[in-house]
Amino acid sequence: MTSPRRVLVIEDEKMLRMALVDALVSEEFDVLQAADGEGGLELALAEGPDLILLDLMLPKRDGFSVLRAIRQDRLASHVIILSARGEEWDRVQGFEYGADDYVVKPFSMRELLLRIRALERRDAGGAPGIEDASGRVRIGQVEVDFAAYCVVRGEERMGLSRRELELLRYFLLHEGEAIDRLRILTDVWGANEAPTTRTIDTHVLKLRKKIEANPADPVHLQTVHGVGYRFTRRD
Amino acid sequence: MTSPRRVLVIEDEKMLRMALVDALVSEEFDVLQAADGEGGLELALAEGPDLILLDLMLPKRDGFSVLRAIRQDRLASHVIILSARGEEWDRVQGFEYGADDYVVKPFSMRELLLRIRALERRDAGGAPGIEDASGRVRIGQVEVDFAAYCVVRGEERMGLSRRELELLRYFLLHEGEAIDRLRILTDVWGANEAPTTRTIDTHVLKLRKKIEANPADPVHLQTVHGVGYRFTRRD
DNA sequence: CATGGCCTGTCAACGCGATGTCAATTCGGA
DNA sequence: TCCGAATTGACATCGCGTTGACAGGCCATG
Repeated sequence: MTSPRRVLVIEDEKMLRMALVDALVSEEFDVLQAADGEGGLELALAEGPDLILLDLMLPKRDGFSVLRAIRQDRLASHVIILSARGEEWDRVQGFEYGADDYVVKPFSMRELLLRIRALERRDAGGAPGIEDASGRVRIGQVEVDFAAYCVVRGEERMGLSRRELELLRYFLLHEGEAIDRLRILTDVWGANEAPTTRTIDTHVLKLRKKIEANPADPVHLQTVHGVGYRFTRRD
Repeated sequence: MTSPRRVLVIEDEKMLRMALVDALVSEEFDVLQAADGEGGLELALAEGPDLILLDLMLPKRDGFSVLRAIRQDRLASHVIILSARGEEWDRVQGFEYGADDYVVKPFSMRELLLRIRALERRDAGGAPGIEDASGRVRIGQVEVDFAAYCVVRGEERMGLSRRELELLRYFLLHEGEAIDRLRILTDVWGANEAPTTRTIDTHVLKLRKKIEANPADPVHLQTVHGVGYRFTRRD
């Protein structure tokens, strides 16, 4: 899940740019930055970051122009526009298309991070493996509906908490692989948070209760003694 | 992916129209386009596309007029309204004329594509449209009458305020999906308004009192802790 | 094959952030 | 201006995530 998350910040106002970079770095993004449109566009095209935070009012080349150029280059980067509500707002209404989201200045770092996370979730969102037409993933006797945050077992539906869902998605991504607890922690929880490895066991326990036919004798979520866990979809 | 998916884009603003067409073509839609209401209506009637993206503010013939004419012609096309005004009135009005969904400008291409996909899924699933013949929607024990702004529970009728109605409609359009508060805010309230996320809770509270048999133990409007809410129609 | 030590399963309890709830205030349309 | 709706804030409550304790289980060693 934690693929290289590289962000390019294109913002001329120094204070704001630094604040953004700081916040992003502490969220463990790789951060690139540029102070004007031209430099930003060059960096974007050269590096192809996963996400671009784009101010609209920029020296040398305004944000609209940058966005258009980026899209013409078929760059797959996500773009979140940072716009002031003032003058350009009307133009935003007409021009902002091709961006994935927009945040109106002044905004709180918290709000921005929430939107970035939402974007990531939508991106990783679907599911790794084969999902059926309704967007669900089958695991043995049950189906997981990631969009709905729940597992479906016949007629019965059980909710999944966010951690449970993220953990399950992680296992799905690494199907058949024995994964040690430390890696699970850093990949699913992130390096900022540092719970005990016991926490994982508890979550595995809860997942087993929800996806295993017989939680006491797990088929899909197996223990690899001295290492961690291994996940399988087939029965 | 599926059968002939033909889309007609009716939008006067050139940049936006081009952006839309590009995005749709790269999603492998057959795309038709028109720059004003009259041309759009002609194309719609002549070609009967599966989906129409309809701007409201158009030269020669506004979007409402086009929509009305399309429906009078018993055209089966789905219609998604692109509303620049962001006024609730527009949205409600649009639904009364038989639009299937609306997107408020400025919107992200991603969001639009998600809506289109949702529409396709609803369509393919053989799921009936949102409203039945009488224009009402059944939710468990109650019925919602959108035209009359009220819910009917047996003999009892309770009024719905505009926001309540908007929110409820949004949930219906995204049935079975866990939606985070931020998305609800931008989608239902629009980007120009920015109330607290707490506001949503209050409205959910009021909706629950009106549609749930036991508001303290909600069946249809469930909370997904740490995420947002999930709506279901069935009991 | 038996034993000890480490690893995991399981559960109950706690803390904190998220949500439910309502009253007070602001907003917006006749 | 007036009235109802929308929004906000305060406070109560709830649920998840986390932890620690204990009971087993697994493996390595002898």
